[in-house]
Amino acid sequence: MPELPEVETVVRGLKAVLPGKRITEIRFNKTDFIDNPADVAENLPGKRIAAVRRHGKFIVFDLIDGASRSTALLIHLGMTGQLITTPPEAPISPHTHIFFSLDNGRELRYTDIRRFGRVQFLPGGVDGSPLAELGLDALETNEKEFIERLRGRKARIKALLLDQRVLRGMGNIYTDESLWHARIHPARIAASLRDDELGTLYKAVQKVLKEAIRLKGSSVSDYVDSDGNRGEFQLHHRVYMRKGEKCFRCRTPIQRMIVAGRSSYFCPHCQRAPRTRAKKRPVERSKRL
DNA sequence: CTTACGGCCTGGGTGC
DNA sequence: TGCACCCAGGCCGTAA
Repeated sequence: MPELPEVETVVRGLKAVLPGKRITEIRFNKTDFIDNPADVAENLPGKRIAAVRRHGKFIVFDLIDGASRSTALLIHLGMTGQLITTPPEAPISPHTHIFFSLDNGRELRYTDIRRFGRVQFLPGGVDGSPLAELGLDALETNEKEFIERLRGRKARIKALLLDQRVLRGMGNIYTDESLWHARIHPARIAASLRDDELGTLYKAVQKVLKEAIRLKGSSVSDYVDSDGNRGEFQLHHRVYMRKGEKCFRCRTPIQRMIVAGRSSYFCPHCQRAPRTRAKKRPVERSKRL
């Protein structure tokens, strides 16, 4: 599942080979995950890739044409999206849906089993695009901004970390891993966290994301980088998908519960549950008094 | 405005 | 062998 570290790894791989190359031809298989396929088909051929960069979990291709007009192509990998550069004669993996021919004789392919990914051509560049709605980059923000963004919020901390309008880049894996490192229960209300706890969380997020990038991401389902290689951070997960296994700190079995509509893994000993509001007293109970 | 939640998209894995 | 069902992340509509 591509989150910030996986997208960063893919982008680093693409940065090494794509800038300066021209897209000579584009071919599709299925197109239902593309915002406006005709737009993409019409506008991409002939464009030169000026830059490739990551914006949260989005990949941005900055494009220029002969008249130096700036446009962009936005790709979100969803859950199972892959962007791989390959020789055109290489065997085609199942579920490959976009083929970008490049002027150096190579091919860039988009493969996506579930097609939860999204592709969009931005004729006016990134202004006013979905990118404008996103919050602070989880990796580029500082501790002060991070704390201010979360302080006083009434939502559960996990929901806020996952909300791309608050913080961009975090997904289910890195949220759970960061909360475990910071010893914060996923269902805690953000407003109940002291500034020092938010500071600890900030440091945990940075540590987890940086280590995951160093190991080229987590290959839990079918994630691979732009050269088709798997990451290794899944071997370092402390809680994610470890229900029933022992906590690395205290040996307590890891639990799983749904928080913010997502499977959430945590250590019930290291990450204390928030005080639950007292249950409404049943009517029968008052009769007994 | 903020928050919570359910449903939808798709197809691989699982369990019977 | 087949098949029903669960689940993943983002997004959207609805309700409080």
